[in-house]
Amino acid sequence: MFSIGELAKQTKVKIPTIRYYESIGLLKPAERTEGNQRRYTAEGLERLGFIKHARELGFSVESISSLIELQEHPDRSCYAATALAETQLRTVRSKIKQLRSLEQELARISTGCSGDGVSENCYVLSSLANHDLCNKDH
Amino acid sequence: MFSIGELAKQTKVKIPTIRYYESIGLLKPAERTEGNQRRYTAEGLERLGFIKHARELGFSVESISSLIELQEHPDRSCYAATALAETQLRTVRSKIKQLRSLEQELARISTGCSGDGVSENCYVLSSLANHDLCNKDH
DNA sequence: CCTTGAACCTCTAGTCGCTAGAGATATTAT
DNA sequence: ATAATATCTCTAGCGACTAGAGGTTCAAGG
Repeated sequence: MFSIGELAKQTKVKIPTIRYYESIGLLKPAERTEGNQRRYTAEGLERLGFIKHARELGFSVESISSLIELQEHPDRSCYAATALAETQLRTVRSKIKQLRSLEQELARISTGCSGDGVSENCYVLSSLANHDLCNKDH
Repeated sequence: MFSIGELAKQTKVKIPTIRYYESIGLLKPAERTEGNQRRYTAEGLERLGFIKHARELGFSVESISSLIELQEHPDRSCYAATALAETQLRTVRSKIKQLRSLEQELARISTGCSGDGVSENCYVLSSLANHDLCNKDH
C-alpha cells in the first residue's frame, strides 16, 4: 500500500494532479485509511503510469478515459484503441507540419536583422506587422 | 473608421477576442461612438494584424506586449526583438523535436496491432501501460 | 504513551487564451 | 417609424492542471 506521496514520487505525477485525476473520474477513488488518507495498490500505480504515459503522448484526458474503458472491456478493444492511436498520430503529424512552417519563418525573421545597430528598421517587427513578407499562409 | 465587426472580418480575429485583447491591454482602448460602440482606424487594424500574426507564430500574449512596447520605443528595439524571436525559435524547435519522438512511438504503437481480431492482447494498450516497450525516455 | 513535524485532507481560486451566452442598447436600411 | 442586425457589458466555461489556506493524521523519537 502506497501513500499518495509515494505514488507521486514513483510516477512523477504531482500530488494535486493525482487528486485531480480522481476528481474527474480518471482514477477510481482510492481506498482510505481510518483517518481518511488515500492508500494505493500496485494496480493504482500501474494505472497512473498508463495515464501519465498517454498524457505525454498528447492524448487528451477524454481519450484516456476511452482507452481505460476499452481496457476493462477487452472485446473488440483492439480496433478502437488502434483508431484512437491513429487519430492521435494524425494530430501530432499536423502539429509538426505547422510548427515546421513557423520554424522557417522565425528563422528567416531572426536572422534578417543582423544586429549592426540600425534600429529604426527592425526586420523582426516589420515582418510581424506585415504578413506579406511571409511566404507561408498560416 | 471600422466597427468591431469589420475589423473582425478583415483580420479574421473573432469579436470577443478583440474585446479580450483590449481588456488585457494588448490593444489600446478604441475610440467610441456616441452610443458607446468601438470604432477603429487603420492603425488599429494594423496592430491587430501584428498581434494575430505573432500569435500564429506562437508568441505568448506577454511576449507580444513586449514586442509592441519595443515598437513604440524604437531605440535598441532591434536587439531585443531579435532576442525574443530567437527564444521563440528555440521553443518551436524543441517542441518539434518532442513531437517527432511522439510520432515515432505512436506510429510504432498503431501499426503493431494489425487488426486481425486478436483482441485480448492489444498492442496499443499494452504499450501505453508499459513504458519499457518504448525506446524513448520522455 | 506522548509529542512533534512531516505528510495528508478538503476547498476555493488562479492560470492561459480565449469562447459562449444572456439581456440590454445602438445603428442602419427600408 | 420600424425592423433587422450589430454591438454593448457581464458572467461563466473550457482543459488540465497548480497554488494556497486552514485543518487533520500519520510515523518516529524520547
